[in-house]
Amino acid sequence: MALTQTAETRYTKPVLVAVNKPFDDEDGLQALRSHPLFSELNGKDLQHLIQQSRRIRLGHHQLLYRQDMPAHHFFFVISGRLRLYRLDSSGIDRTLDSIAPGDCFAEVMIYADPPRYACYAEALKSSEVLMIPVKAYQDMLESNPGYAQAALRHYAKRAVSRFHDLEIMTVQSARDRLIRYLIDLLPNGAEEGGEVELPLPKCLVASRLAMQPETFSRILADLKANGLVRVNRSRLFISDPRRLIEISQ
Amino acid sequence: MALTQTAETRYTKPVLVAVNKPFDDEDGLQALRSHPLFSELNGKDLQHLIQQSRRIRLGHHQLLYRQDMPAHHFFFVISGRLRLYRLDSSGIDRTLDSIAPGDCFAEVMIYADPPRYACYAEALKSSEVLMIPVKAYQDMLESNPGYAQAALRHYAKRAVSRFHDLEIMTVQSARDRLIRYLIDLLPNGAEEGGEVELPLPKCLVASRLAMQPETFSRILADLKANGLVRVNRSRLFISDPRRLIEISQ
DNA sequence: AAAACACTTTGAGTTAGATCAATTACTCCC
DNA sequence: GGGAGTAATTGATCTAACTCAAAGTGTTTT
Repeated sequence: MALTQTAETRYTKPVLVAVNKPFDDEDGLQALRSHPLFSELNGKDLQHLIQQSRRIRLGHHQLLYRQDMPAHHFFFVISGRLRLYRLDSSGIDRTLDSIAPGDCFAEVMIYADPPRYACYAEALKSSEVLMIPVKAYQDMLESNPGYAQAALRHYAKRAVSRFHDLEIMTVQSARDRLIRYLIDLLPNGAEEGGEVELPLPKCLVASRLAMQPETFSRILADLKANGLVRVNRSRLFISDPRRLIEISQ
Repeated sequence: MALTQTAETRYTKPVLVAVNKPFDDEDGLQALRSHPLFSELNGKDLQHLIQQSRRIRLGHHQLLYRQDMPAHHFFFVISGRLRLYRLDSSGIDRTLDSIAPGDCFAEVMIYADPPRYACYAEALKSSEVLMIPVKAYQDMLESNPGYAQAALRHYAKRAVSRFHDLEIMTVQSARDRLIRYLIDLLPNGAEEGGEVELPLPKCLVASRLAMQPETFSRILADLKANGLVRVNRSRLFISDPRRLIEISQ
């Protein structure tokens, strides 16, 4: 059964303030080119896609779209950082994902039917995103079936990564979920430890991991006291990941 | 960082007992044809794919594959039911998904690199699956780029559904997670209530929802006492979904 | 039909984590 | 640099959910 949205009539104004600024700076373009959904595109097709897209500036905490809104676009992050979250009827805000520059989001909307956003998206700080019409990408794919391979790889990867996120959430203890989350943030292969930057403010990491901010804080304090992590603002240094994993049983 | 599997050296024997029985019964074939990953295929391509596949019989509780095993095949369920789960170092068994006849699983392996199963798969009862070589499907897609559209739709849908599963797991209270789970089991549009069959034994639904079987039992007993569900073995009758949703705040 | 087994339920005691409340630390403005 | 606002921490309860234990139910086996 589809869960009908009962709350959330707060925002009545249109959400987006689109700035029709051309997307031509080298950095942003380069980042777009290296994304799997675009890397295979030839110059002309990419150019055409960009021409149909708009560049959006978002301020701190600005909402990009709301859950259940008809979805005609998907997005590529040029700069800044965003988060995806849901609100339930009692107004509780549950963080589902954070998005960094170079990432796409809501790109599943290309194949969604009906196309409605499954969550809210807001900027965590001043950000820029490229707003790509779903239709434009569909058309492009249709006339170039060869591009589908790259898209397939991307979607399969996305499904795996969501599966993995789900896996963490089946861990019962809050402490162990947090530890698993930290381990996953470590760059792949950093068995000998390393520094990690939380992609979200601590209170939102807590929400992402289905625990209270106070619980998050206490667990982290405890890990710190046991010499398992060193904390410096949102930067954590994990000296011995193996020991951390052992702790989490 | 990749979490290296520490436990789990129990099963040393090969898992599969493959039966090279031809896949030609009308029912199974019909179900396969209606799956998005195969529905677009013309008769010849489908036949070729099936020829390269093997039909596997699995007994109750029989293991199909183990997590971290190299993945050269993906699967289509002909009959029975399976579940996907993970084991962590302390041997705790966490259920991630259940698979019904007509479903595919491990199909993301077609694009995985390196191809390793992310979890265990076992039969919940006597089942039959079609074991399809990843390579065979890849080859088929490569020579028929037009088939990619259907696959893309499938993968996008899969990603959405995993996202949705994740969303449920960010709900903090066990009670509310269970309610959300039940609501999702209801056929889409059954606002007026309906009967639902649990796709897993109760103790495994509990594991799927990151709670103890005792907790599951008590919550269900409580819902029953409040007239919100009627319970008959693994069949639940939900008379008033709206009220159930209201309860869960 | 009885025994063995697996799953579920119920009870009692304990604890991890939520909640409420207060303090401290940052960050952003003016 | 001071004040407002937000995020993070810490302390003190309280409760939802876990744990352990036992009994009940249904299913398969012999």
